[in-house]
Amino acid sequence: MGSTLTRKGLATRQRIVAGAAELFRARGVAGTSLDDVCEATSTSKSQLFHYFPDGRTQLIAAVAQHEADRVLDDQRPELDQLTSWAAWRAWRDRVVGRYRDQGQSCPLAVLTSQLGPGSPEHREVVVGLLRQWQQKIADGIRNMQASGDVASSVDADQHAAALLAGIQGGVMIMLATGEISHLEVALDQGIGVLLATPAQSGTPAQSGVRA
Amino acid sequence: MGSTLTRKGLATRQRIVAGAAELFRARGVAGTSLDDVCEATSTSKSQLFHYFPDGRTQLIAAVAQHEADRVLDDQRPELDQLTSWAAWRAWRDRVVGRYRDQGQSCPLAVLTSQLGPGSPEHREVVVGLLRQWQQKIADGIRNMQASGDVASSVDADQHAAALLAGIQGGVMIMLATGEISHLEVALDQGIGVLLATPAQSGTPAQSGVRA
DNA sequence: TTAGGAGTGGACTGTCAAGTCCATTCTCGG
DNA sequence: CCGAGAATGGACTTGACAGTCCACTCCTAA
Repeated sequence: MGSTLTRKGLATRQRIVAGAAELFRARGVAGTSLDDVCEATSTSKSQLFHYFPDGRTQLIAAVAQHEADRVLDDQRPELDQLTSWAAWRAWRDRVVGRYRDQGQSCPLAVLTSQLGPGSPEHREVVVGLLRQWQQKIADGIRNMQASGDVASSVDADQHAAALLAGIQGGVMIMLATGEISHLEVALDQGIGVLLATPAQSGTPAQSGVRA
Repeated sequence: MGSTLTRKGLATRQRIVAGAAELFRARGVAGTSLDDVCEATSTSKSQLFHYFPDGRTQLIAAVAQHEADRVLDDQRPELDQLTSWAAWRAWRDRVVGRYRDQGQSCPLAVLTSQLGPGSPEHREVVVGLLRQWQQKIADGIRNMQASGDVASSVDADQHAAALLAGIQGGVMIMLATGEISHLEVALDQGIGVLLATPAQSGTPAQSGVRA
């Protein structure tokens, strides 16, 4: 029963998810039919329902998970090593660069959107992603506190939350307007706030950030 | 020409838009059919197409405009009078309060979302709203600069952009998670950055933007 | 080699929603 | 009060799309 998936079968399943993800990004979830997915991935309806017995809903969930994974992966390794101002800058640049390249399509946004009320599963995926993301940022702030580059009085979680909100808003605005400047400014300011923090009393940050 | 609309007709049109807006907020655009709108507003298909000859698309556009107007209206009068720190706080509280009351439904988000790629008209509405919103905030910052409460070296537009991004992101996260804390933190930090600005004299650790 | 199950193709069906049409009723200026 | 045009009702057409079904092929393990 169940997980009897041949290597070939797994490849097909993968192909379907990847293809569907691309279509969702390009034309939106609502604007993509299962037939579209079949055509784009060179599969047939029966295959689709073979791998996703619950149909559309299940496919969307799978794509959501797939896309959510990608979001953090695309920020690595920088996101995991926010241990110096240079690293923060590198991360900032990576985030901006990634969204610039991606243009009008944020995998996350595409999914959060179309999943209005209802669909608790999908929401969970998004919530999990946001939580992890914020956690990574907070960890980065704590790194800086440990090394004395940021005052220990700073609330890492709150700053991480604000920074994450700025990123999300920046992306959202980019999707609507095509301008990436909001994202840049939000990141710069979110990091800048940390930078401006009087580091301890000991070393007034001679940080190697290109200021 | 054009306005061959009886008083009664106008009322009906209004009723349709308001009812559709409510449904969109509650169940999403994609999850709402024209029949749903008809039923909810006690109208018939022919009426719907009488007032919106271009059908669904045009209705959505009308609702988008309707909702966009609401967004700024709901922040008034505070948004128009950001002339003291107390005023900024009042505005902040109003924004937070409004979204808290509204729960899981942001008119703007609902529309930005479901209108993936395509639909240039809808996008324009959103872009216009964002532009106005940011403008209002920037004006507020300039007020504070004029009164010497914020350093004149601060770039009002950039700070307004960052603050707006924070708000948008905070709202987006609230929609996904149900938590309003991100919105609060984003607002607090965005305003806090201004507050921290030493009035007058050039500032040592300028927040944000390195160049 | 040979079953049995995984993988695949593609036609078919039922449903639902967008948009059309025409007959009927109401509004309002003259 | 009267007629032109607005407002309304609701059945009808059309098309698209999710999901089903069955015949068929291919892999693989015993």
